[in-house]
Amino acid sequence: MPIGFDKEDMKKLDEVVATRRRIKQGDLLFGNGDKFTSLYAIRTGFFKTCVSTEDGREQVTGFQMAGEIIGLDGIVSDHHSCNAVALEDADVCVMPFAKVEDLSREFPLLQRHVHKIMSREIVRENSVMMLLGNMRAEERLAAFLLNLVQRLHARGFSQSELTLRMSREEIGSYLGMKLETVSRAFSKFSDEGIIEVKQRYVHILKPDALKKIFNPQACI
Amino acid sequence: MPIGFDKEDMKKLDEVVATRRRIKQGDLLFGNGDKFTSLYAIRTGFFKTCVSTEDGREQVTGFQMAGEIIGLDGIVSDHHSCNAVALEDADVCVMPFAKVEDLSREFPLLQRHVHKIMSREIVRENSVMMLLGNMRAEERLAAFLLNLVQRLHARGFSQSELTLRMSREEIGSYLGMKLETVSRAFSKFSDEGIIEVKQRYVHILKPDALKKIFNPQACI
DNA sequence: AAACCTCCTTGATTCATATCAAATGATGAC
DNA sequence: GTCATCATTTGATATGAATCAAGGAGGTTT
Repeated sequence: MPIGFDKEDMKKLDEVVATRRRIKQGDLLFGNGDKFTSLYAIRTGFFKTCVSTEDGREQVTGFQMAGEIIGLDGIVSDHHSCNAVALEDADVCVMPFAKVEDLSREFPLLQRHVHKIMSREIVRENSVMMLLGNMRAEERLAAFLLNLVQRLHARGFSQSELTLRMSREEIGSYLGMKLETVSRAFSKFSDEGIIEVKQRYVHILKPDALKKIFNPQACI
Repeated sequence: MPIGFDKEDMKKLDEVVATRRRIKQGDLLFGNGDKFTSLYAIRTGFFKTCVSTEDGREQVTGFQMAGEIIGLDGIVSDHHSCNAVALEDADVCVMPFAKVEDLSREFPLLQRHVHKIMSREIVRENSVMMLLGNMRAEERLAAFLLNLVQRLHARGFSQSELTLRMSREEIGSYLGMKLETVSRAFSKFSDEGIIEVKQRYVHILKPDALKKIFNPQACI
């Protein structure tokens, strides 16, 4: 939540995040077609969101961690158009969207905050489109790892070590490649001494090398 | 603009769309790095938005036509993160975002409208991610043509004929494929009698065949 | 009309990734 | 502890799209 509110304001704002919900690993927070009522702020845990075609193909559209908001897809049609699945036991704040809108009208700072969250998601998706449309397998994985570790670091975790919460297949689905290709790219980075991998544990030994793979030009 | 306002309201709302701007074909409405001040409602004309990497790769992130809103990418950081290029002479309403926010607080219907526009963009990008991550060249082109003609039809144009405003290269950039592949897919559809193509003129002869290519399951 | 340019089409070849297949490693149930 | 299951790695091969290359269509300039 944004800063710049007095005590009285905070009381009102707290109301919107009053309800909690626990989601077990593997369970849905919401699913495609569900009625949209609320946005969810992740307190703890890790989610993936994904869309699927009628013939069963699945596309992971994002991975979300503590502090991030999910559910924005539901606003436009009053129904969710993707699934949000907990990749580990999670705890979310349920924020009824009607309340969010009411308070947004009262508090310009909150209004601005909500707009920024939606715009951030649009910009993120733009860069995923760049990944999927223009980059090769290793570039995608490098970008993915750098993004993950940067977000974790912003939350007080290490900037070089991480434990993946998702499978190779889920990474592949997000990055538009098959799980075998993901695995091979991990192995290649490992062989080159850029990272150390042991199943879902990843240690980034040479962040600059990863950055160079992701964006050769910016690192001359 | 949404319905449900009286005359007095409309006067205020008109204010926000008072300023017009003309953009010549090939010119930028806004560019990456530009200060964000306004959203733009397209009155006439056709735009592409695209992001680019430092090494010069470009990804078209969308094509926008009359009635659609561009500029949402700028909200999060106060600066635009993509280029908006007019693909034909265009005419837009400049809507200063500060005004949009002010009026949104006053008019819940407008507020809801703005939220829906942003959510719609998020959902659209989700389905582009599905296209890029999971579909093959011909499926992508079929989906693209169906989407374009559907949007044009909603604006009173034919549901079977259209004139493309963008080059094969731009289509390819949007769909994550090379211009030659786009051209071959057009030729294949043409050979199969599904469409008639002559340069940028496209006539959809068998919309159902296109739908079947895009989504085989839904058409059994 | 000729020359030029951009965009598009088509063919031949190459390459990155998908697919198929098998083995290995981790995890949980009994 | 053993078995069963699932995730991951690795190798061999197939394939869709990229790349390289040449030619053609349409529009514009001279």
